[in-house]
Amino acid sequence: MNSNLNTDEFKISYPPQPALDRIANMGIFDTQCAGHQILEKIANKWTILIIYALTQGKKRYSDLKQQIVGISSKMLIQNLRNLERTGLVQRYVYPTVPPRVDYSLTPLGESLAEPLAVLGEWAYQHISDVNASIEQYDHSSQSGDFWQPK
Amino acid sequence: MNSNLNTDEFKISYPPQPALDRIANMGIFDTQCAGHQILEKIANKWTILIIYALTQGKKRYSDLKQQIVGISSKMLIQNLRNLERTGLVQRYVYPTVPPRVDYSLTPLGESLAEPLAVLGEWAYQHISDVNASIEQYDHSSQSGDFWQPK
DNA sequence: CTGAATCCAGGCGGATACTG
DNA sequence: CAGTATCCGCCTGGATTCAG
Repeated sequence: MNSNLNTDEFKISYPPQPALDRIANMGIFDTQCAGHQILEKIANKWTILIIYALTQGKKRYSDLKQQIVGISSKMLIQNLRNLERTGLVQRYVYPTVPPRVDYSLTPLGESLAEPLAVLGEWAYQHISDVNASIEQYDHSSQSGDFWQPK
Repeated sequence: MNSNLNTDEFKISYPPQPALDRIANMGIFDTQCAGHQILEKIANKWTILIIYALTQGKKRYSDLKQQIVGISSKMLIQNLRNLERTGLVQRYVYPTVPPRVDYSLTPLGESLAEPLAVLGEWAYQHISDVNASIEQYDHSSQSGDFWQPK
């Protein structure tokens, strides 16, 4: 039986080595630093959804508006402009008589898609956990004065 | 932990597979769905910074306020309450005469730390790219393409 | 020290109407 | 179809003050 080498191997092969250690040494806690500014731009509700949608390929303005349920034309165009400005999204304009505009991810945008997808996946995997916590929190509203063990 | 796990199970449980494909099949584009609501909560500027700070261990209120440069006491306590409600952060209160409160990540919060760290790392690695794109965008919009944002 | 309460400006975001 | 402009309520977020 060669079951003697399992745990060590897992630890080596499993890890996205913690990015936490690298993050710790970055000045990301300073609101003025560039990294923080960028993080603020991409950690946005509509931005994430637009990136998600565009990972499926280039799409027209109306397609995006239809897919992203609840977004207004104002927010859509505003965020698309922002994403174009930061270099995450490319804008193609066809000079046809019925105007047609396609939006697609740049290579930079594609490199961001995967991290954002992981984040979205986390949200989906922990829906029940979060909802349970919220329900418990709201139920015991006043009694949170001291720590209750799990 | 079960002792009868084989290596194959571990391999399939840690997929380097793109999360994009899995995201595509989730109804995340619907603003009403639960996953989207959660994503909206965690994809927040201060939330991310607080999670980062707490990955270094439990910290006091004043420590957090000092480390996260630029945050006001209102935003700090507001986001801490939100994180506590969603089950990402735990709050310890010492019944001492000078009040002391420690905040720390729950296991759920720790599971979110790594994805958020990846996101923060991306921001740092692409500072120059984003800045270059912004500069070019602002410069070229002057040269009369069609419409110029203020 | 850890908040709560209040005021207030600015931005987010929706609705609507309009253009080319 | 792909936006643009305007009005406007609401929330975010900072500053200040006060309380336990």
